[in-house]
Amino acid sequence: MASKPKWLTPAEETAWRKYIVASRRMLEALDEDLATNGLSLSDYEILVHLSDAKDRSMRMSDLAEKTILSRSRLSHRIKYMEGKGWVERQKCASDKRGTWAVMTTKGWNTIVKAAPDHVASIRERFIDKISKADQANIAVIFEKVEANLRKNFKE
Amino acid sequence: MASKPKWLTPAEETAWRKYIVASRRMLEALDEDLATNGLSLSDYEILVHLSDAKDRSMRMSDLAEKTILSRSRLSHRIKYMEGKGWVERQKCASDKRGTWAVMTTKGWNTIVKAAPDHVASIRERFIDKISKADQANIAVIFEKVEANLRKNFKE
DNA sequence: CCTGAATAGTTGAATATTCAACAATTGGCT
DNA sequence: AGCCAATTGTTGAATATTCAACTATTCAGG
Repeated sequence: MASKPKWLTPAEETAWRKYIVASRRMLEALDEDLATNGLSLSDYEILVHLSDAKDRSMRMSDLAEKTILSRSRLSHRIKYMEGKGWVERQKCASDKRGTWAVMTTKGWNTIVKAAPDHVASIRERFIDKISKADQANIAVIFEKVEANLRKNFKE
Repeated sequence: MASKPKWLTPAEETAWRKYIVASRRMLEALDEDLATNGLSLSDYEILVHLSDAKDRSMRMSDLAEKTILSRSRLSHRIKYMEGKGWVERQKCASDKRGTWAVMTTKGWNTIVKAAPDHVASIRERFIDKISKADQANIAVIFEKVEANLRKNFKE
């Protein structure tokens, strides 16, 4: 991948490390906050995407895509969440290979209860701590980063 | 934590999601890149911190602190890395509770070999994709975020 | 209509990580 | 000195995640 190592300059190094370290710590904090509502970050994400979807249902693979979870991981996770009564699986009529993940009322209640705290937590740990301009910058920067990842993926 | 939910505005939501999604995908990509050298991201971090340290040795708890790993996780990880021959454990003379993690020559060779690729990978996925100004912004923003986390932790 | 390649999803075993309990100090205080 | 709280690090069991294999189905091409 590299022929001659082109090390990071001090400025680059700083940007990189501050970003990585703060991100790790923040995610950790968010996860802890969420845990008081009995949810993990990925369970929360799954529920959010389901609640936004038509009929609060999604095909497993679409859900995996949106939540950035591997199919296997999602499958295991959904099994757990079925146990909790938050979702159900339904066979897909049009594609017999497929499965719908369907959010139950109990799942809906769970997310409705957890969401305000979680949003407050995001504000407290991140959004409210940076300026509007910073927010705009973040959006632009990470859009670039992701676009680049998508491009590399295609190659 | 929240009395009245104060939802994110569309702009805030965008910033937040772009950041989260791009970060997840990027970390994933870096981890894959690193895997070609037989290392995980956390193993890499452990080795980097050891190689920067005096005598390429660190007390377990300091190392855990620097790498943002729990003590337990570090302990398990070091056991694995001992098996690989990358590090050794030594009893600490001055504090008999303590343990030194000491990087071996083999560990040193491993990191020296992996580092150029990993740095190239960081450039390709992140640093080289954003402007100098962006980098400076990132550093400032995440410094704020981390400072805030530290403050909350103290309370 | 058949065949083989691709897609959807699940499964169980292998790994990795967290969690709670523990032993062995150390340090402060009286 | 003697005692109790805090610190250091490890351990094994419980959970979570990855990995590779697998079934069932769909789809494209002949």
